[in-house]
Amino acid sequence: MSMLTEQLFFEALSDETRRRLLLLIMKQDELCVCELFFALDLPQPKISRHLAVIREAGILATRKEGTWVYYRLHPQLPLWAIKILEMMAQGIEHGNIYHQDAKRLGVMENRPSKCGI
Amino acid sequence: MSMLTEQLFFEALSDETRRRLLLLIMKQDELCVCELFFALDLPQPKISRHLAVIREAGILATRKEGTWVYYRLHPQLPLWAIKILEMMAQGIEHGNIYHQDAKRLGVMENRPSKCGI
DNA sequence: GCAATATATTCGACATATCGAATATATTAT
DNA sequence: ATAATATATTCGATATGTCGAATATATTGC
Repeated sequence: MSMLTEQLFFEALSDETRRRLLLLIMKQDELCVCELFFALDLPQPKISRHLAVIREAGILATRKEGTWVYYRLHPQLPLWAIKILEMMAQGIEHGNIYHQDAKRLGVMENRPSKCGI
Repeated sequence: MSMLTEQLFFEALSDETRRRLLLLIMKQDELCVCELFFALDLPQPKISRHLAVIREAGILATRKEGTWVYYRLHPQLPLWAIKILEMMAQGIEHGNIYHQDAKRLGVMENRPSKCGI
């Protein structure tokens, strides 16, 4: 269910939307679906489907809190996988798209993570 | 033609045959097509097609010597890409398939790289 | 119970990827 | 020129991936 295989790992990284999700989650440690689809400015079902791919690859773990589902890097991610994600972030983050995602997230109002529960 | 884009880079890594090719080439610095399809024990056209994908992504460069075409890592590969390939090799190389590839290459006779030209 | 919100899933259409088989090209040697 | 070898490409079949649209599920508050 959550064991990381090399094939699913690299397949997960082969899609730009999924890389955008991963980068944003890595920057913020933890984000919920509504923050992610707001930041990426894409339909919620699309985001949910892509998150499922990354989660089923064993890269992301989830935490449920009420109706919200928070996504973060899987705590048992092997070191080589973490390093690859870090290098990906480093090689990628100068792209406009990724900056815009972070920017949109920055101006989002009513973020659940920001309101104490 | 050979400028590396993030999308093509990660697409190239999303296929197991291409990862096998990359790993073997990285280990040996430089290999020609006949060594590669012998080592992977796969049809030559399949290997040529996959090599073309990796080459067109900007990850591999070629050197032609007579009828042989030698593939190696592209000399201008950015650092983040090199690091990712190294981490991939580290995380992956314990798999059986990759060992068998190296083993088959080890027992190959009449390797062009081994005979002085 | 009902309405509202957050997330996930299904479906069918369409695009893209991969494959084996056959063929083309290019180089070398005779 | 012909044959032999190394590599690349084309073709059609099949599989896989992605998408928008609609719908389902699950939780919370009233």
